[in-house]
Order: sequence, then structure tokens, then C-alpha cells
Amino acid sequence: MTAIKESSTRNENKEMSINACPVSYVMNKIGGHWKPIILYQLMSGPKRYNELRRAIPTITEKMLIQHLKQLQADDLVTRTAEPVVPPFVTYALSSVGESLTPVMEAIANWGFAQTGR
Amino acid sequence: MTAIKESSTRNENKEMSINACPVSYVMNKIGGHWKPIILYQLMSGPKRYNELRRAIPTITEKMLIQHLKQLQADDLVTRTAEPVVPPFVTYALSSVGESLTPVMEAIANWGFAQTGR
DNA sequence: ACAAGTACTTACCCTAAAGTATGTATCCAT
DNA sequence: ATGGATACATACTTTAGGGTAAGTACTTGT
Repeated sequence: MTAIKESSTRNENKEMSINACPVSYVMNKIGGHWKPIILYQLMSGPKRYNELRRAIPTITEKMLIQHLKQLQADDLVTRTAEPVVPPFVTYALSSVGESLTPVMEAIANWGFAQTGR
Repeated sequence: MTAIKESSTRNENKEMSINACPVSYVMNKIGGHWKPIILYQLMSGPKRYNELRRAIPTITEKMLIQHLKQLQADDLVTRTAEPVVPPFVTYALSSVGESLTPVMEAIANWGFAQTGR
């Protein structure tokens, strides 16, 4: 999973920031290119893997699972796989993920206010 | 200012996301490594260039001015230079920047709730 | 027999963002 | 005249994140 060189200045700074700035901490969980988009999709309800793919046409499969895994590791989304063939895997917001909803909405609303609609 | 290769898949995806996902739009303004930290510092009042440096010891000068310029271009912060020698330059949140305060606080509070304080 | 759908995995490459290092101009204090 | 403080600028390198492409395993439909 794209191994991390554990002692670049870059990562040290990241660690520091996460501890020093509460906003920075949150950005590491919901920031980046794809995570907010995935979370935004899941806010409208649980979705299957391929539903997410189709909902976000420009995302690659690699990025989708990579971030879904990260979001699971951060306890923001849950994965439920029904043991059938063909596979039936559903992703949903965890309770922690749900608690993000008002925050995400606050962010989105500011965006709407800025862009006019 | 680090010229942008205007037609990589990367940038096309970025453009698309900004239009499709309101959260993504906001992330482009306040996301990234340093911007939230700088904004968080300015939320406690205007600061001089070197005050910011000292408040964020791990940031390099390059990153600091680069992001300050970007934040100015996005109308989130203002720069006021008194024409004296030695220079006296103050950075502050613009009115738009101020309007971000509740959003940033919502984010920070969620972070605090998650980390326990 | 073969394509299509499910949900991934893996190897390799490219680039934007961040880091390193050094330079600029002006003034004041020692 | 040398060093420190102010607020930057600019060339050069590194790396983490993202993109490309192809493969896996199992089943249903034609």
C-alpha cells in the first residue's frame, strides 16, 4: 500500500502539524483529492463498490479502494461483504463518519455561499 | 510560481471535482498541508510575516509566502505593507476569510471530539 | 466457449507539491 | 565594517500521491 519512508522532513512536519493544529488533524482524515468526494457520496446512503465507481466516473479503481481502505482504517466508513458469488460489498458511513455530516455540510454551505449557489 | 501543466489528467480531474463536489471546492481553498495552519494562526488576529514564521516553526519561508500569496489570490487574507524600512508587513483575514471562522471552528471541534480534547 | 459482471490487486510511471539552499535590499547597533 | 533584523525571491532536488494498464477468481447468461 505505497510504503511510507518513515523519516522524510515531509512526514515529520505532517506529524507535528497533526498534533499542533486541530484543523490539520481533520484535514488528514477528510482532506485530499478523493476522500471528500467519496464521503459526500456516502452521505446520501450506503453504496456498493460499483455504485461508487459509477457515481464518481473519473476515479480509478486503485484510488477508490485505496481511499476506502484508508477511510475504514480511520473508522469513518464500514465495509460489509455478503458471502455470496458474485460478491456483494456495501460501504457506509460509520457512526463517526455520520458525526462528520454537519461538518461536511458546513463546509459545503460555505462553498455554495462563495460560488453563489 | 510553479507553472502548471494545463492538461494533465490530474488537473482535469481536479477541475471536474471542484464543479461536482462542493466540499472538494472548499478543500482547494483551505486544504493542503499548510493553508489550514496559516488560517488557524490568523484567526487569532493579524500577524506580521515573521510572527507567522515563529508561530509555525516547521514551515519554510518558501512555503509561507507561496501560500500567503495563494490565500491572497483567493481573497481569504489581506496584506498591508507600511512603506518603512525595515519593512512592516501585516497579514490578516479578509472578510471572506473571517466568514470561514465558524467553518474552521466546526472542523476543529470535530477534531477535538475525536481525539478527546 | 466466451463475454460480462462482481470486487478487488499489483507493478510501473509521472507530476505537483513540498523541501534545501542561497541570494536580495535596506536600515540600525555595535 | 560586520552582523542582525526586516520581507521576500529563485534555482534545484526529492517524494508522496495519483494515473495507466493489466491480471485474479468465481458465476451467470448466450
